[in-house]
Amino acid sequence: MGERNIGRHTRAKRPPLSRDMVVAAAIALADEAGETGVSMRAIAARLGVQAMSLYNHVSSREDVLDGMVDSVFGEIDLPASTTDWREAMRDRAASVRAALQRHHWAVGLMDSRRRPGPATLRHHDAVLGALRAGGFSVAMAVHAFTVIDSYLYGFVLQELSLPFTGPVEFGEVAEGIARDLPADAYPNLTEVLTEYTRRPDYDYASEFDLGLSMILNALQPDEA
Amino acid sequence: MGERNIGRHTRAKRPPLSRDMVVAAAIALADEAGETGVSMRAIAARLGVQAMSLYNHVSSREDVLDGMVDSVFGEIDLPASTTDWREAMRDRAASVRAALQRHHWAVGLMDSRRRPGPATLRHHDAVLGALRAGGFSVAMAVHAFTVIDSYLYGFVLQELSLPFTGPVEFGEVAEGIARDLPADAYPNLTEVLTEYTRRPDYDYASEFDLGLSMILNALQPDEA
DNA sequence: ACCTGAACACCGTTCAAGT
DNA sequence: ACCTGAACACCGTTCAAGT
Repeated sequence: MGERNIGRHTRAKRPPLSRDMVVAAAIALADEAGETGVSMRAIAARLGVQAMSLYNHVSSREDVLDGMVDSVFGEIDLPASTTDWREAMRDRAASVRAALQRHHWAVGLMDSRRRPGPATLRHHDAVLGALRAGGFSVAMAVHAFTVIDSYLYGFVLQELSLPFTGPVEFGEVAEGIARDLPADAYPNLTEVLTEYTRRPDYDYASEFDLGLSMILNALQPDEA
Repeated sequence: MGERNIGRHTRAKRPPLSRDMVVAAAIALADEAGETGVSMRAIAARLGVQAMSLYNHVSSREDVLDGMVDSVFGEIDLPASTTDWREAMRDRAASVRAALQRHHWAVGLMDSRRRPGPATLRHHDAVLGALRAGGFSVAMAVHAFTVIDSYLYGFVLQELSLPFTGPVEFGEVAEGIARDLPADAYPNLTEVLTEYTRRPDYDYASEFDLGLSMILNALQPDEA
């Protein structure tokens, strides 16, 4: 019982694993099954190998997560220092949001890694560079970076955790929640839900841009 | 081998479990050991019971997490509708930040629950109520709520994930990172790190207030 | 009504052994 | 140099059985 795999070792001779291959398999797995789906055993299975083999290329599951996050940072377009800083920040924010939409599991992980990889460092350096080029002092650039990223990650965190994706779904979900709610206990919540059930035009993209513009307009480079 | 526990059943007769007791034990565990420490088996052990007993009071581990999050929302002071809306929002934000500082594990969970509990609903209702009382239309109140919470949760997410708590530690950590960094590869990052190593006065609390004030000043109730 | 023992299908990680 | 089998100490959850 159980076939012996003859071919694999004689003919194909699978190329040796590498850290990058492990990380890539982990990302594919996470995109399909979420962060919880990323087990050492599942990564190994996807690579046609036993779980223990992975430890020749990564030091632990945490190490895999570090690699995954750095890989997502690598997908984000770096802001240019040559253009208007507000435009550069807007483009970068859109690129981060798009990357996190492709990799939902990453939102809560991006800022939590204690060992930033090269793509992460390059990203942070480029953001600071764009702000410095726009006339910000070091302290003000850090301040602006913090405010923008707080808004950016906080918004996407909320956006991705809600159980709908478009305006139409939003209306349906709102209607469902409103029905279940004891109406007089939460009058303001009920008011919002009925309003958006009637007129389901809530759009995440424009809501995001609105808040971001508000923040970018409130920020100003130091005067010389 | 192994002592039989005679006393427990004859003398003490432990009061029956309840959902609240399970959730409280889970929170205590999470405060000590992080979210990963919250296993059904560990919760049960803390309550002097077998893991399977918990399923008489909660339906799953997810259900426990729902309860934990609602309990944290219960610790947050509700904003008053009587005072100035900006002050109410400032106080509420401080209360959220304080609660999340007591329960680090909660940051990534607060917005991710699909089944909000009563304390969560009460909280959201009160925030909307304070904004409505301040003159915001329904749509503008939702907008303001989104912007404020994005910044709030995003800031705390970054704050709690960084490996230091005060200005002094910040200086030390910055120095350590700066030493390891290939200096010419990340000039802007290096610049920031050396600046803050020399003058380690970075203070999270005032940085938080600065960004929040910026946002609150940019927000305005609809004119009549 | 509540609690448990045994079981199932999983985890991450170590270590000595194979090639 | 790289991969593996066996083992250790864990997971969440189901189910039939106990009181």
